[in-house]
Amino acid sequence: MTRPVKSKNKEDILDLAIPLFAQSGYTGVSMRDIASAVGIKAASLYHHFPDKQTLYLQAMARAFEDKAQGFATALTVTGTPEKRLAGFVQIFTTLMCKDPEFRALLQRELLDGDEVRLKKIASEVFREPFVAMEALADELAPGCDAHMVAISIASLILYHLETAPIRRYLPGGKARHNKPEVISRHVTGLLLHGLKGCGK
Amino acid sequence: MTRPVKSKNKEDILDLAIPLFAQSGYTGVSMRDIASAVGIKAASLYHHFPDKQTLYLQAMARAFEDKAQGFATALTVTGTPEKRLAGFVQIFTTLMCKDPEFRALLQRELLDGDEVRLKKIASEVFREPFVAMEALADELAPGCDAHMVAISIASLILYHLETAPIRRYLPGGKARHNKPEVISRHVTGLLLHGLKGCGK
DNA sequence: GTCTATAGCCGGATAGAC
DNA sequence: GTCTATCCGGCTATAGAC
Repeated sequence: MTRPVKSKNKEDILDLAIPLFAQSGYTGVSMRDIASAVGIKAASLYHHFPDKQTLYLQAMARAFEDKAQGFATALTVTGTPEKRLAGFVQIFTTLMCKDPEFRALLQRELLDGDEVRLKKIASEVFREPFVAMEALADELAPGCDAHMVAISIASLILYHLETAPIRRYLPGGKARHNKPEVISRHVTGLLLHGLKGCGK
Repeated sequence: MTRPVKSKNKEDILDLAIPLFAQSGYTGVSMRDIASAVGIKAASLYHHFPDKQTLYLQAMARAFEDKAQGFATALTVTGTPEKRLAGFVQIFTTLMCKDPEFRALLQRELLDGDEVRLKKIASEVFREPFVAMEALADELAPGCDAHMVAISIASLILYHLETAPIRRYLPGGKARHNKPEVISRHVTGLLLHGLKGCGK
């Protein structure tokens, strides 16, 4: 006797849609694609979501939820400001290395996201850890523009990962340049001591 | 007597297609959209290009050509390694600020570009200036990983611009953070002296 | 070189049976 | 909650007139 296949709930559908949107973007994914990944027909999706927009927005909400908490964890390191920076960079880099889907969705939102969506991501995902980063920046470099410093720290980590597909073809590109230990070590040295410190 | 509207050549079409692809990506732009921007019917595009793929690839080739030369110019500054770095950062930042289309296309290629396209962009657009950057990196920070240093420099500049849409909604974000002078000053200080130097 | 017309497919979305 | 069937519009691409 065959057991009936368990019905899918909204969360299951969103979890299957997220990697598709990360891979191909909103316009690159059809309702049929999502249905096919879930193992149902496209029409059945409309029992769970009124339209594609809504499905997408809920998938984004789910993909970004709990990220704020992960980032907050990266800022719980204690000790001197230097130690806390090193700890944050290491944990944040490892987190981002493990989550290429999150990175792709963020990149796509930066390109295509409307005001409402970006505002929501800013306040619900990044605001809290960003404020903590600014506070740390102010300790490490008093008088500097804390906003720019916080962005610079994120830049160094995220752009190394974002450029991975093309760095393969640029001189000196090695596989180890994508490892979180290598990136976080480089970034920490650079932040603390400038170019002179990046071999530390 | 009305003068006949001048027929469009391939280059005119590509120049009109480039901003569309930058704005909405490959799947987000239809042949009708392009035709409409050009002022002709979609069918007429097929007189110039065999298919959409080819049109897109030629538009990319055109959007990226001559960029290598612009980057090379940024590296012609003479003087101490520090002066040359400062000069490069300033010129490169100004160039990138003025060309949001190029930045968007690059971001989209990093997300969606296949191996062949990325390899081509790497060798034809970035290779030469990248090598020069690595040489400069080696002077400024001998013994460091020049590849990582070159990427870090680009990161700092490009990510400040890439994140502009969301930085508006993050604490401390000001309009001046998008100005090339402000960015290049911050980046140069950070590179030369670490966080302590970014207020220089 | 551009047009009209159209083929043929794929997209989002709905109706109604089970 | 999922299905089949279907609508309709948009998509790429082609044929052939001008």
